Amino acid sequence: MTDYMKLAALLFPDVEKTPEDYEAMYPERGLAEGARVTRFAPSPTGFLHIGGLFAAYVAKLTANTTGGVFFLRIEDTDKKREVEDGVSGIVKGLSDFGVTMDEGVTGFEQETGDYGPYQQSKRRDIYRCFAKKLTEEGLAYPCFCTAEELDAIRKQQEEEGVNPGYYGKYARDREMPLEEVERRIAEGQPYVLRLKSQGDPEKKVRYQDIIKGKMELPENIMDIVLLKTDGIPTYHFAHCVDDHLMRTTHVVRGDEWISSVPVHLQLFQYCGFRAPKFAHIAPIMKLDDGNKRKLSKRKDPEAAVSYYVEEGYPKEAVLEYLLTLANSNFEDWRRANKEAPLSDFPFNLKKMSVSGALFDLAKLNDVSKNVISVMSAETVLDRVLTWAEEYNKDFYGLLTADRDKALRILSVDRGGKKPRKDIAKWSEVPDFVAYLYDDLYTENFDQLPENVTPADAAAILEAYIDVYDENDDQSEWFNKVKSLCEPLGYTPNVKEWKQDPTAFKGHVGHLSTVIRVAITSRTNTPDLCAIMQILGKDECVNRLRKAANYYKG
RNA sequence: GGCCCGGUGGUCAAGCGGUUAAGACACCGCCCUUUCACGGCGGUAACACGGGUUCGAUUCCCGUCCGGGUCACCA
Repeated sequence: MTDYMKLAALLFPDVEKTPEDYEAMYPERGLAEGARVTRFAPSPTGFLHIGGLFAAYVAKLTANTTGGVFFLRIEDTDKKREVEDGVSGIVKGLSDFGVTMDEGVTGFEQETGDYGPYQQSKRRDIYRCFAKKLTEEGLAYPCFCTAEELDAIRKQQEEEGVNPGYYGKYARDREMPLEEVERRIAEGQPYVLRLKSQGDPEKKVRYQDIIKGKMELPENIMDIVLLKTDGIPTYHFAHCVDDHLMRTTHVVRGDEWISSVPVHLQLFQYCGFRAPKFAHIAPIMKLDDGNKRKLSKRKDPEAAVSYYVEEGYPKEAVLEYLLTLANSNFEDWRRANKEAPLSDFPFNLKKMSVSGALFDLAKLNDVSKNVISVMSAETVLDRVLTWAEEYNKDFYGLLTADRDKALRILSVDRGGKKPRKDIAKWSEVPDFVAYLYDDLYTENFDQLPENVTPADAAAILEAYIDVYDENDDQSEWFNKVKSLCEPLGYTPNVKEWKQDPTAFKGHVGHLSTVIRVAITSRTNTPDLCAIMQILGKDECVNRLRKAANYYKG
């Protein structure tokens, strides 16, 4: 029995299974040629980040468009940073946007699929089994260095001007005699398990990144930690074991991992696993003081996916926006396929941008307006209601008190070939419909067109009250407004006014604006005739009179 | 600082040695129009800089500058 075998037996007396056992438990997934297995593997350390949603969506798309599998794995190996409800938050954050998984964690203490457990804290035995194997092969060893000793090493390295880290001659415990290991363990000294890297500092590793292309990085020479003092694996080791056993074919993750690829490749090799393909996606950035930086969980409210839920952006809008960032040909596709479901889009991982995009809220708003503009009034109402029930209870009460009225309001200028595009998110709706609800309405008559004096306005309104008939349809309504023009010194013909603005007080548009302001206190509303019908005769006359009196002083 | 990656209009971006350097958002103007909006048309605005290579560089190479990432018993 070699020392390595003895060392492994000493370190892992609890390990019962062999690597072969696990290989048999988690066999290759017999998927069709070209099917990709991807995953989203967040750690439950806080709310779901928009960048996380982006990465998850890209991974899901990659799997879905190839007939593969997308799963969710929770990387909870750092109990210090873990946050309560972290898992539920991630699952909810994803499902709020329809990014559902084929297998993996589905909720608190819940999961589905044959390749679990999908929570790393429950895979301790598996990691230890492979750690034991590496130890037996002389590729891993225990390190008893304390934090202080490690600090001292780093300090020394700084003074010597060499790269910091536990490697080469600085790897103090690399060749510790078995007897000493036995002694220290008998004394109960804590230790970590380190990789015994065989890397050559002069050599480079190459790999083909699906997004970034050909990559060349220095070989790993660090004796990185595999198992922490508490026996729990580090990200690197867990990633290697899990993605192999879960048969991940494509690792889609943030590009902050690129510099660790040499470590990972080495790990896959030492473990005897075939390495998956990597696709490193650029982070979503934000412009801050003229500099690009990653969206920050702490500083930027829009970093959390819950922000979009609270603001009331439809999930489709957020997804579509994310897709415009992921594949720039998406917008062309959308124009050519207006009605098609998002899942029909031929997503292509290779078309992902290499560098980080600035998050553009204005663009999101535009995308969202388009998405909402083609929804039916019923759908809009349902969505608004769902949003309001959670985030604006008063408004919810108003809407549900007279559902029919709400539907009529939301139907104005909706449907047809050229729907109005004025709503970007549900939280804007209360303001858009404020003039139709006493509880929300605030009068503001001081918005007359420049060329209309208060006296003119009063005259217009009084003349209008005389001809107003609540039964008029749209064209009749408009004809009446026109009929008022000439007696009051306005022209019904806009072109005429433009040719010679001095010949008239104004044109029919000015008249309608005066009426609009009197009725809604807005210069910008959907079809006024429809609005007046909803308000009803009494209320309209009432408002017209009130405004007229206001202008008269 | 070492090592990686990147730099096309304000933003997202096509482009792969020869183009009038697409398109989208935003902005501006015009048209349509009762207002707003929608729609249509048009406009302002870009290849970071310096060297090569080449008949010719936004495209290839080198350097500079700038930006981003990473160097933990965090992921």
